[in-house]
Amino acid sequence: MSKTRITLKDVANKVGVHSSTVSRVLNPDTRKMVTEEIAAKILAAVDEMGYRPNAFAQSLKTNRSFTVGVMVPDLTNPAFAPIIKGIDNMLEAHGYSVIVANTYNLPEKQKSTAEKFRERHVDGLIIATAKRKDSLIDECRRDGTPFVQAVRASSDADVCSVVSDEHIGGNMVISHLAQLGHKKIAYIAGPQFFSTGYERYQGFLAGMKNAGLKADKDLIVFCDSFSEEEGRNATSKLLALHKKFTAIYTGNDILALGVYDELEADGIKCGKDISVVGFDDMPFADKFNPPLTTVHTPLINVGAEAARILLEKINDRDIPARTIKLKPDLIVRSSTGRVK
Amino acid sequence: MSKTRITLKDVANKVGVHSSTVSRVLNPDTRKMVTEEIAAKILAAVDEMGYRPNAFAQSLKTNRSFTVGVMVPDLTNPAFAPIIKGIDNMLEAHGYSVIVANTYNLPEKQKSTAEKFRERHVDGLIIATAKRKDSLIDECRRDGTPFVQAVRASSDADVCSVVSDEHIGGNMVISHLAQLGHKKIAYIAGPQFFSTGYERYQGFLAGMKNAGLKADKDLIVFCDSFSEEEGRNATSKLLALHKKFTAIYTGNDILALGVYDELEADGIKCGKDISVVGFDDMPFADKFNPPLTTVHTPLINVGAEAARILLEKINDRDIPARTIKLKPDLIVRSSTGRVK
DNA sequence: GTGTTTTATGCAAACGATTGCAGAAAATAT
DNA sequence: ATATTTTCTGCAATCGTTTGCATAAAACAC
Repeated sequence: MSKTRITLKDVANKVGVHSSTVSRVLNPDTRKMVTEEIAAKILAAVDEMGYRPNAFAQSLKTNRSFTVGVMVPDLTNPAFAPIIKGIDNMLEAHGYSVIVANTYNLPEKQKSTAEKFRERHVDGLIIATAKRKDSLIDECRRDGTPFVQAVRASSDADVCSVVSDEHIGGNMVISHLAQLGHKKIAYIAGPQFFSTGYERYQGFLAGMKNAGLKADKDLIVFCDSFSEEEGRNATSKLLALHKKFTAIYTGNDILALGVYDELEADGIKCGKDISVVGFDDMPFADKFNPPLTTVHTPLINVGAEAARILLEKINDRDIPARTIKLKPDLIVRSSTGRVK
Repeated sequence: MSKTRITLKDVANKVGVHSSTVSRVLNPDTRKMVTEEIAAKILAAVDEMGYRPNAFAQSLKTNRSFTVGVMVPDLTNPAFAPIIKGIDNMLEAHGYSVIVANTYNLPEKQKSTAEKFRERHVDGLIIATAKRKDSLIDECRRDGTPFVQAVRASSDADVCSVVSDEHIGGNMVISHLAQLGHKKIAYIAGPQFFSTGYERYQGFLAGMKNAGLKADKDLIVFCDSFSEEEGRNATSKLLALHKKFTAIYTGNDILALGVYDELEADGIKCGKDISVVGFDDMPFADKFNPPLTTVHTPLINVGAEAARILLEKINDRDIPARTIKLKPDLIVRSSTGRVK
């Protein structure tokens, strides 16, 4: 890049010591092996000459890259930007850089991304893309790369993951709706092969039970993806049943937007005729029409916590597996109202 | 990472050739220097043994990392995710990985990020954070790293950048408002030290002139940042003038959300009493209440085009500087209506 | 003062790949 | 058949850093 690179040897020559001594001064772990007098001279020369270590040479020797690969389904899904921000803030503070890749929920893309990260010898992975049962997790375990799952967990027990507590979320929602007098509550579930889809559905069931309400199988629709279109289709199906329900709870906010679309098209007043609750509190959910009642999951914290655990795991591969479930909050806006 | 790494030497031993021959076979540029017979044997062995080059060793020798550093102000600003997605799609297809960093519009952070990218020997930079006059640009020019600006351009003429055509955007907005009968149009400008703030303001002025309308200096407010709060404060100032205006055009959609907040608080009907136009068509602008009329800037294309130019510049540092202005579109929704 | 232990520094091998150069073999020209 | 040119492959230096080992010097013990 720059035409004349300053190397360890240049600094050593200037101070009149050997390059290994310069290396020892610059490494905090070996700093004590050199006298204060020589160390001061070296540090002054490093500063004056603008010496910067060659990261490639360091990595070749140490087999460490100080990068972390982060796999997300799609960066333009607003839930993921805060997660990456949380990850970046934590890792950057520890000298790591974040390499981001989109997999678009395509298995082949996920596989080739993992391969690329492997070739780059990332020091660790944060995986936000895995299915509950996913060969990627097995692969990562086999090849020994430290990794943590974020947002989506796998069904394997001995993997580190950071998720929102979907059960608490479900309880909050159903409790809120019950207090508003809702008894017939429909649920639009995300794909069951993702833990977010599955666990939020389980949370819905548990919440209904805890509220002493009966979950009606007819009022539950399973979607193939977390998309607005699927949310709309599911709502259409629910309405076509001509079966009484006064509220719809969805597996995420994007699905809820699809509900909004269908209700509007059918002249049904959201929040008045039918209440709607989403999940995630994605950015700008408060700007929707009507502002969406939703479960706020602390996405920045999910990211930061995942990064924290990964750092721990990089430093000690044998830390016990854990799943950290962060407590969500219910944010009540005007998409929910009393039963008429 | 994996316990037993397969090296070039291992492959060479297996085939009975020298490691330099293996290297030559694997490099498309030197592939022709080896006979087909030996090459076939080598490729078979590479496949069978699962050989993968050590990226650090390659980079140490070639001084190439096949990474690109991307600097954004804040990943949670929804305009930036599509840009990065566009960048990643283009670069990934050419064997590069994207290292993302947030600078939060802090000069010190921007400086240390650039430093970190330099240490990592990124092959190039995409800068989405620079002010119109920014020392970062001078530094990058000095140190010779290929770079391209995206979204925000600098006032220097000999820098490559990809932006939306803010003038065309301004013309479209004012023309649209004029057709709806608006003559008194207020403008809330973003910070003038960013090209987005400055050029969109110039576009407003030019659009007014082209429509034969007189821009009233009192109806122009300059904000210190592109934030919802600043948009709201600016609207408050405009209303406190008690001067007749029937429309507000803002430098971006986030400012427009602040306008919405203030209008709602004052019982003013957006789209009926006062029309509002934003800029960017950020994700979910169509879900706002009311759906926002805005200038759609093709953000994914901005990212992809910036990446394309950067690849070109990495391959040939002497390509002529150019500013590419992508044509925006006006998206009319219900935040604008006829003058009453 | 002599012997033993501790501290400080230099040496050079290693990490794994690339590539210029040299020499041998093959192809071409006379 | 001999001379010249082209092609192919191996050798080893290089990239810049880290770190185990060896040795010399300093500190400590008797």
